[in-house]
Amino acid sequence: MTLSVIGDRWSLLILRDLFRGVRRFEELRKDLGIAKNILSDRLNKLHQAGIVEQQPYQAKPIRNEYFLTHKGRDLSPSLIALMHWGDRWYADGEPPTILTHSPCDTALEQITHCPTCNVHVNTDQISSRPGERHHLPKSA
Amino acid sequence: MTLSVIGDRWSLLILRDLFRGVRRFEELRKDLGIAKNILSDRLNKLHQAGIVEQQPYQAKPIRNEYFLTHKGRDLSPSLIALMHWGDRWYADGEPPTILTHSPCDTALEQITHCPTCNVHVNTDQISSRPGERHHLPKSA
DNA sequence: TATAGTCGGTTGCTTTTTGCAACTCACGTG
DNA sequence: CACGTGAGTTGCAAAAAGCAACCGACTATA
Repeated sequence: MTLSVIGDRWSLLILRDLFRGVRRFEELRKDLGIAKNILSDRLNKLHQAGIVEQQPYQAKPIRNEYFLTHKGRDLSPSLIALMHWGDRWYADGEPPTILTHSPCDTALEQITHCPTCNVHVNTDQISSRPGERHHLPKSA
Repeated sequence: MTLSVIGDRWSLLILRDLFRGVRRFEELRKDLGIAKNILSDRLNKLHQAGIVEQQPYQAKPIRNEYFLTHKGRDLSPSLIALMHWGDRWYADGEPPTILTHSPCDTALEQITHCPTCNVHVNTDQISSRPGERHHLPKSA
């Protein structure tokens, strides 16, 4: 389910750029090196999925700027986590910390939190509970 | 960079299953509905990338179980965040909370945290700082 | 002891998805 | 008017994914 929307080579990259504030078609294309038809297609699909929004900044030849919707911005924790992972394991070239808390300008971190114990949980303490899944025929 | 490893239709799904404790080839195949050759290929690639590890559980015809390495487990915050996003926006069928804190069995949440202010940050307060990027010719 | 069935693949072929180049349309610039 | 640019669309070639068949080494069944 989730991955049918963002599970391809480009969607997450596009979202990351939108998240950073890249707004226009040509900017996205240059930054990512993506083919125009694919970019066009992905933006439309993300729009249909309610993740990005288009706002025309000129009529006549209609030209849009692309923004994340609430649903799209809600992906940011995932994006942040993913970027941090990339920074940790592929730290070469590209500056590591990209996202900051605007009031204080500090780099953000992603933590996994247990609302009951109120603690920061490390990955070894996580267990999965596929319990009530019946069979889950396909995808996700 | 990151997405050249996990940016395809299947890798994240495979990782999610490994994270849940699915271990064997055929289990993965049935659960995901992925073609065998693709699964084989993805597991090898993830292995080469140092994200999964193979441990033979029988010799003769060598048969492996697949586990996440440290690097692989380190992806869990991203996976958790992604799954939660899916649960929030596509909550139908499939039980929502999947990952729990083993000591207390509570569903975990992912939060974005500012180490300076020591607060939970919501997405509106995040800004990106693509500052020292030079041009970033391709991918990421 | 045949006989069928499972698990973990590999090989070949078809279909789908990408990538690339060329073209369009409506401006804006000199 | 010719030229360049942003945002696409169209058509064709290349790459990736899906599907079916096959294989080798067990294991369970009759």
